Amino acid sequence: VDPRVWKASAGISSRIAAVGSSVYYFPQGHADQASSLPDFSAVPCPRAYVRCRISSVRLHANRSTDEVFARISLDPRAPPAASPVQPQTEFPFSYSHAAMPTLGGGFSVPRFCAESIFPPLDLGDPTPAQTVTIHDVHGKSWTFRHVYRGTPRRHLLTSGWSNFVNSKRLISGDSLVFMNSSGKVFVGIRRTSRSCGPATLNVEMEEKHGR
Amino acid sequence: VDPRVWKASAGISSRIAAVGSSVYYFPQGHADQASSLPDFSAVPCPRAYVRCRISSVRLHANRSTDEVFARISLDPRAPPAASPVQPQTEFPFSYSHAAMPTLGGGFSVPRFCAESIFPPLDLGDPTPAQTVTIHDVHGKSWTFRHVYRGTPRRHLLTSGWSNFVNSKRLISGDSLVFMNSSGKVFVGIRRTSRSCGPATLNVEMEEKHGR
DNA sequence: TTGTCGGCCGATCGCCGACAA
DNA sequence: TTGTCGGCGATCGGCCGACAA
Repeated sequence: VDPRVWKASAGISSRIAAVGSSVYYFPQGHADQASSLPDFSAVPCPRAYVRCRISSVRLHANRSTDEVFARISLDPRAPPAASPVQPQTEFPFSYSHAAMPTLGGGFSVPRFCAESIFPPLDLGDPTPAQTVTIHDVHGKSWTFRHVYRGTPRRHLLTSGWSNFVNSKRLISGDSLVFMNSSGKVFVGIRRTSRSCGPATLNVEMEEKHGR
Repeated sequence: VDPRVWKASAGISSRIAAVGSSVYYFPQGHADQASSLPDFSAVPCPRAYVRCRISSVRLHANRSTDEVFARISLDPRAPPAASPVQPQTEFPFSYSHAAMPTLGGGFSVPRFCAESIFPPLDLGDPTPAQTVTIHDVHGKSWTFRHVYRGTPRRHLLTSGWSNFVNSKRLISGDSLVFMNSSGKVFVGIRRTSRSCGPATLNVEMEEKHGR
C-alpha cells in the first residue's frame, strides 16, 4: 500500500500516532465498537484503562473496497521514558477531490484538479485528448481517455470511466482523491457513509512476554 | 427447501441414509476431507471408527449457488436395536434434464422434457407461446417465455432466460433438472465440476449428554 | 465553472428461421 | 431432434454540445 495514497484517502482529519508514542487503551470503549469481542486475557489487570506504547503501525487497504485502515499494535508493558509526538508531514504533492456525479458514463474533472495533476494537454488541438494512466492504492493501474471539450470547455474522463466505476462499485456521493507524485498520477477513494460498512476497529494487543 | 427438488438436484446417485440407521463414523476420513479440522473432544474414545446412530438429516441448499447438501447429525451413544434401512422412494413426478448450451440468449428445451413437464401449448396457433412460471429449490419463482417455433419446430425458453442465467451464474456445461408436481413446474441446478467449489463435508457430532 | 439534459451513433443483446449433424 | 450459425431489429451504453445554475 502506497502511504501517500493511503493518507490522502484517509483524509486530512486522520492523525496516526507515531510508533513509540504512549497512549491509553480503554478496553470498554474497544468492546463497545468492536464487532467481535476482544480477548482481554493478555491484559495484566482489568482496569478502566491501560497505558500502552505503540509498537507498530501498519497501513492497509481493503482489497475489494479500497477502504483504508491502520493496524496499530499496542504493547502494555511499561512505556518508554520519551514519548515523541511526531508531527504530521504534509503531502509533498498537490491533490484534489470531487464528488461523484452520474454524467451519463463520464466524469467531469474540476478544472483546477485536472490542470494541476493530470499531464498537460495540447491546447492548440481543437479537440485536445490524451490517455492517462492512474494508479490506485494497491498499485493497480487504470487507463482513461482524458478530453477537453464542450462549450464552455471542460475536462472530462470518458472511456475507461464506467469500467472503473463498476470495478470499484462507486455510487453517487463517493469522492475521489487525485494525486501527482513525480509525474505519476494516483487516485484514492472516499466512500459515502452508506457506501461502506461500519468502520471496524482493529486493535492488536501484543502478548506480554517475560520481562 | 423442497425435498423433491433437492433429490432431483442431487441426482439419482445420492442415497441419504434414514434417521435411526446405524453407521460407522471414521474420524480420520472426516479429517482428510474437511476444510476445517473437526472437534473430536465429544468422541468418547479415539478409535479408528465410532458406531453411531443417525439422529437427524436436514436438507439444505446454498442460497447463492443452489448447491444442495445434507447436514447429518450422528449420535455416538449406543445405537438402537433396530436399524431400519429405509428404501429410497422414487419421485412421484416425471423429470428430465438437459445440458446448458449457449444458444444466443435462449434455451432449447428437449421435446420430451417440454411436453411432459411444461403446461401444454395451443398447437393450433401458428406461433404457440405462453408464459411459464418455474420455481427453484428455494421456492423463488422465475418466469419465462416458452415458444414453439423454427423449422423444424422446437421448444425454446426465450425471454427471462438470460436473467436466470445471470442470476444463477450458470456456465456452459451446467445441467438443469425440470420437474412437475401437480401442475407446478420446478427447476434444479447441477453444476459442472469447474462451476462449483470443492464439495464440503458437514458432519455434526451430537454432544453426549448424561446417560 | 460544472451539473444535467436531450440527441445521436455504434455496440450489444436477444429473437428468428435456415441449415446440418 | 436439436446444436449452431448468420441476419436483423430493438435496446442500451456511451460520447457529444447546449444550456443554465
